[in-house]
Amino acid sequence: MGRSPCCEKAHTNKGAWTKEEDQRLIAHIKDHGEGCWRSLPKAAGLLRCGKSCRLRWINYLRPDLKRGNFSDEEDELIIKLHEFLGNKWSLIAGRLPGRTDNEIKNYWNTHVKRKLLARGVDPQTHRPLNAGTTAVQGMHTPSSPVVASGASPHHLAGGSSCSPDASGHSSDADDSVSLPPSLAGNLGVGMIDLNLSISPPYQPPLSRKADGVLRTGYSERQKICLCLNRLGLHGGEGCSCEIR
DNA sequence: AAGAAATTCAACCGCGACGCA
DNA sequence: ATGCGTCGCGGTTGAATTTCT
Repeated sequence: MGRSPCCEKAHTNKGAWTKEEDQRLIAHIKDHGEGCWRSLPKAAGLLRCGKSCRLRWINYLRPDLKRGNFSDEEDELIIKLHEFLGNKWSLIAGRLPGRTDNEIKNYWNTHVKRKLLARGVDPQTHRPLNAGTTAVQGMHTPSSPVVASGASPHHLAGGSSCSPDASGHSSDADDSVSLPPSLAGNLGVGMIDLNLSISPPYQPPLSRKADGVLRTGYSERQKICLCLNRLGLHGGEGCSCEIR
């Protein structure tokens, strides 16, 4: 049994994308917006699986991608965020405008890990390598992730200000993000700005719903607020969100 | 100059989460 | 409540490129 394949593999190209395929994909998304990746290849005249199209667009073709080397500031931010979030690359990417989760993941594995090891820091636990079992006071370890109370990691994902997360997945009304005071202190909230919004110009994806109308991928139920400059409760101090 | 080894990074795969009927 | 279809994420792979011997 098992799940059905995401696409008709027998008739799809694999491997590196050609310039022509890129152009077709760009042109199609320009005209129709993102959304319904499954049907996109056919509509765009591409012999690719929808997943492959999505990945190519997100990781390579999106117009707001920065590309190029990571700055020292970005390095340190990645390390800090990884200390807090663990291998939640999409969440980390949400804090680095113009960077993709795949890019950050690769960068982590090829550069940052090595950098931390050279500093004598375990890249997984962020503890000193020779510290043995001595706990570093208050230091969080990704192996036992501390998630903001009432929020799954998905809910921390970016989205335009006051918008639900960019994954297009829904969140329940009580999914506001808050941190226990002790955790907030230990994380150095204040040292790093944990505003989890994605900066413009990236727009939420458009998708055609069953009724044929083109909408963003967000449902009406998505009322999570990410407009805070600091983490806090939806509707609370600092929340300028109009959705109630 | 040539081959081997190491590194980089685009792309693939499998699974879990979510939306909808 | 349930099942199906789709999306997005994280881990992994492997071809291309760079560095070393």
